[in-house]
Amino acid sequence: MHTDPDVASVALLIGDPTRAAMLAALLGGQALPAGELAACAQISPQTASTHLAKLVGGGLLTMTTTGRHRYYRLKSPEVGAAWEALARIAPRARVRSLRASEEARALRFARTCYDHLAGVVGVAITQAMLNKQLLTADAQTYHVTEAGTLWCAGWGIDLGQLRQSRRHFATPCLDWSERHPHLAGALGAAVAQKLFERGWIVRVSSSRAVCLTAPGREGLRRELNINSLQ
Amino acid sequence: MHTDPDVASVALLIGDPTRAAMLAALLGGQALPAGELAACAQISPQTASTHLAKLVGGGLLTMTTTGRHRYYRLKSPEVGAAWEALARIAPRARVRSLRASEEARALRFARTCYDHLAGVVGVAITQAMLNKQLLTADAQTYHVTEAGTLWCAGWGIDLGQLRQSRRHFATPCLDWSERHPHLAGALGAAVAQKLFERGWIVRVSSSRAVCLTAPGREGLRRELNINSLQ
DNA sequence: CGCACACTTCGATAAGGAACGAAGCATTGT
DNA sequence: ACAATGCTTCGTTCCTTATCGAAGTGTGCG
Repeated sequence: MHTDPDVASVALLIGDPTRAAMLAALLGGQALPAGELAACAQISPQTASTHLAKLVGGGLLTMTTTGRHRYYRLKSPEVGAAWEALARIAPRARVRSLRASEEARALRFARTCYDHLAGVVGVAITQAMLNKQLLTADAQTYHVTEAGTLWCAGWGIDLGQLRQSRRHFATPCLDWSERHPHLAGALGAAVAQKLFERGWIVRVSSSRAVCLTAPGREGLRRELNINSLQ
Repeated sequence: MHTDPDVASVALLIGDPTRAAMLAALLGGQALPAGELAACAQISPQTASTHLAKLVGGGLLTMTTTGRHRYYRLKSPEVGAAWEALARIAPRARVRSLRASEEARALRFARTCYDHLAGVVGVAITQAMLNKQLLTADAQTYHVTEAGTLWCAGWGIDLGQLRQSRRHFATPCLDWSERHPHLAGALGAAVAQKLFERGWIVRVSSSRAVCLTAPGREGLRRELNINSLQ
């Protein structure tokens, strides 16, 4: 009936916390598979599927099929601009209890995003790897340098195997809390896994938050010159 | 103690057609009373009241009380910017049938907005009155010049009476379809009424659309130098 | 004072949609 | 061929919320 732009319908699409979280994860412009988006938003694959269908139907996302994976990405930069315009007038989420506040702080500091690392720590590690020229970045992906290949070998990360996997190899994922990209994709997952194996980070029960241990803090300082973590 | 911006909550606020319509009516930055906003959105005063309370609570609008009227306006220009960012990615009207398409075109061309005139014709008349220096505009309101006072007298519009009414006298109302302001408030209503009385425009049954008659087209050309209407 | 008006609050109703379990489809790997 | 994986569709449950009638608060006017 209305000939005017149907602002309400788009806003309604973004107005669900789950869908807003998915869009936030895609803000960097990369493509992410449905499963990864489901994990980011902390919901079941079925629910994620219906949300993603709505976002595609509403013209906010596009989907490309690759094998049995379906990759979603923002349809246009304008979608990201709209999200950010909303963020500018959005209230900062209110903190109810001291307990919730502590949990929010922990989550902001270090958490898993699917199977890689996000939060202050995730961003710091990514930035350090760029500073040390282990990685170089372009808009869509990270590239591993010669130095980076050596570094990965030293950590027991088999880049050849990672490249063979169906997943994207090393994509940036824009961090909610930090507004900076962090390392995602197969390489991001492998790095996180090694950090767990070495005991530098440990999972916190019933939460996506992870805890940076004392050896971890020391190790990151020594190996990646990261001094800024608390 | 800030956490992530709660984008979903704002988007949810804008994501109701009624509230989106209210925001659209306020895009120009002027203040409008609750009743006028209810009429714009075509809902009852009770419903409007609950919606306005939510918009104020969500930080999108501010309210000032004047006598028994309550005037609402956008809390900040950023709110308008967010609305427009959404409009940029919003679908234009999905046109199902030829009939619906014709109706949409008619609505875009000329329609009532509350009791004044919107659409291409509404914007053209407002622009013509500015061109002929019958009106001058500032950000919040229109002012009637000496020439404008004479012109109104010639049309049988009693400005003194209009100014006495509790309504805003002459406010700009941003047009959804044209993205230009048109004349609203008591004067806008009076002008529309006179156009109806002269038979220059006639109502189309069961629609907000109005039809510009042949005498109307000729009259607007003669009296206001409007030549651009079809 | 009494009445009209502008707006809000309360209560009940009805519609919409978000969530997940179960099952289905397609692709990949053995 | 069979199983595992990634994702979607279907059906059900449950909660949220938009809406309006009725009643209440406060203002202005004669």
